[in-house]
Amino acid sequence: MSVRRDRRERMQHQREELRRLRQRMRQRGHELRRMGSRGQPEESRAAILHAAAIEFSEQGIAGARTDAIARQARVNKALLYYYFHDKEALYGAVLDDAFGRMRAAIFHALDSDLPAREKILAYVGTYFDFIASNQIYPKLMQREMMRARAGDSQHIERLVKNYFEPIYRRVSELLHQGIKEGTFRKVDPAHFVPSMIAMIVFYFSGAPVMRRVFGFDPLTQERIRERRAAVLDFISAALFRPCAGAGSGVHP
Amino acid sequence: MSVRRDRRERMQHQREELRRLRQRMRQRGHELRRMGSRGQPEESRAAILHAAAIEFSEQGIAGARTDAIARQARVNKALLYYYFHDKEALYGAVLDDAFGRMRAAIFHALDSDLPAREKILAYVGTYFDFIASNQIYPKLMQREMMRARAGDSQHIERLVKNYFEPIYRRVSELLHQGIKEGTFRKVDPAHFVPSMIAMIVFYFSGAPVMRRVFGFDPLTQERIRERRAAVLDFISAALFRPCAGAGSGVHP
DNA sequence: ATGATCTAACTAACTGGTTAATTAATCATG
DNA sequence: CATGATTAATTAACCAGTTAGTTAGATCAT
Repeated sequence: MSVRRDRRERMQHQREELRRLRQRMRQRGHELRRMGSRGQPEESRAAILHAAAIEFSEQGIAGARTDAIARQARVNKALLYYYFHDKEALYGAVLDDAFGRMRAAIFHALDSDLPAREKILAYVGTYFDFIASNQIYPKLMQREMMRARAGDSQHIERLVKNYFEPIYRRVSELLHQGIKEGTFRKVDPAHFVPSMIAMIVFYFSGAPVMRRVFGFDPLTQERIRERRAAVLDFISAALFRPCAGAGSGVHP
Repeated sequence: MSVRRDRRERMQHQREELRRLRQRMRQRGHELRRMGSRGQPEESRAAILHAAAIEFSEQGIAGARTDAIARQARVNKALLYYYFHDKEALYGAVLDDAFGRMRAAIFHALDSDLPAREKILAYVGTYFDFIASNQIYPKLMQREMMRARAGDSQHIERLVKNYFEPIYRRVSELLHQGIKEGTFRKVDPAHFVPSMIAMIVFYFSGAPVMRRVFGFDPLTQERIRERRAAVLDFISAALFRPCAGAGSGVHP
């Protein structure tokens, strides 16, 4: 009995708080479309997506709890199902959002008008920076890559078609171009591209373990800058024709 | 009713089959320790461990189903709890088994009496071969690395102490030695070692996606041999002093 | 008979998903 | 311009299926 009343009181209290919140927002001039009781459809959707991205990246689809996502998004669980049909679809939306941003960043670098040598460094650098400032992505990516088995993931096909394949094609072409020009060593894109991605992605997804192995945090600004240089150096050394140019243009 | 009888009949049939199996084994002279109803404690344990390794590597701890593990091991689910206290402990046992074998293989290479240049190639080659012939390990490893957050995984500390740290220390020393000798470029082990591991591990854990991107299976014997060469080439090019020796000793 | 090995059947808790109701902005109409 | 219908947004409470883990034995070499 008293529990029930407590709950109801809390509920009512929450309602009032929301009303005040809404008024403040209106005063601040937030654009208001059609409104529900809370009146923030876009904000709610975004909050769910953001909370879901974190939860999925940390726990995986199976480990992620829809309750936890809802709580983090400060939204009722049923709202997840209102906006995104089910858990799997929500996961799909998170992936599309993530890889969409990634593709945009990478294509920006690949569209630049640079010689092969500089362009591949721009690609690696951009990719690195993107991952570094969005550290849930490498986990999301590796989790999904590992799930791509038999009939497991319904998303892979789409992700490959929309994101991975187009990016791979462009980078592959770039490598061939550099090889033909004589700037690059004769490498096989089907091996070199995964190697580059591996070096960028693995460092961040493996950071928690590395912290314990090394005895220091590999994710400080300083260390990340260091890593960036190391990756570019590694790739330069492995890709560029040896004994040709002098400096490798590593330092951004 | 009929369902119940069917089940009982099947059960009885299974029992008889087991008895016959056991007799055959005794005739073949299998060493028999103390026996229970099935009389194969080691075999059962091993079967559970093996099934669990596969299930965990494919689904992760959260996604893994104990029922599925028991079914795969052809053993009753309760037996998992008889031998391994709970799901988490079973997972821990799988990890220890896996990383224990890995450490043994790698240490064998590192203990060899070779010059730095050849030894680092032996290390990479051995590691690669181990992963290539035990493709559940990279997934197990990456899954566990990603789990190493806050208070999440109870295993990381042990794994780092028993496996990762010792291996890292040895390889790190090897690199320093090569650098001092002048055989290697001046690389930072804290970046170079993860890069090597990344290239080896990522290829296998990412294979299902790459199959779709490339349009061919990256896990055929042929492709794996190719990959091996590519990794050794990549690392050689990035690590060895340029313009010094002639061949890189890549082909095993 | 005794203890190691093994199992069918069960349970308690969890979790994805549903439902019926509520709120408030907007729209239609007299 | 008031007001009742409509609709988007949102929630509390609930449900049904799943799953980790338990129990009360059964089997059998010694």
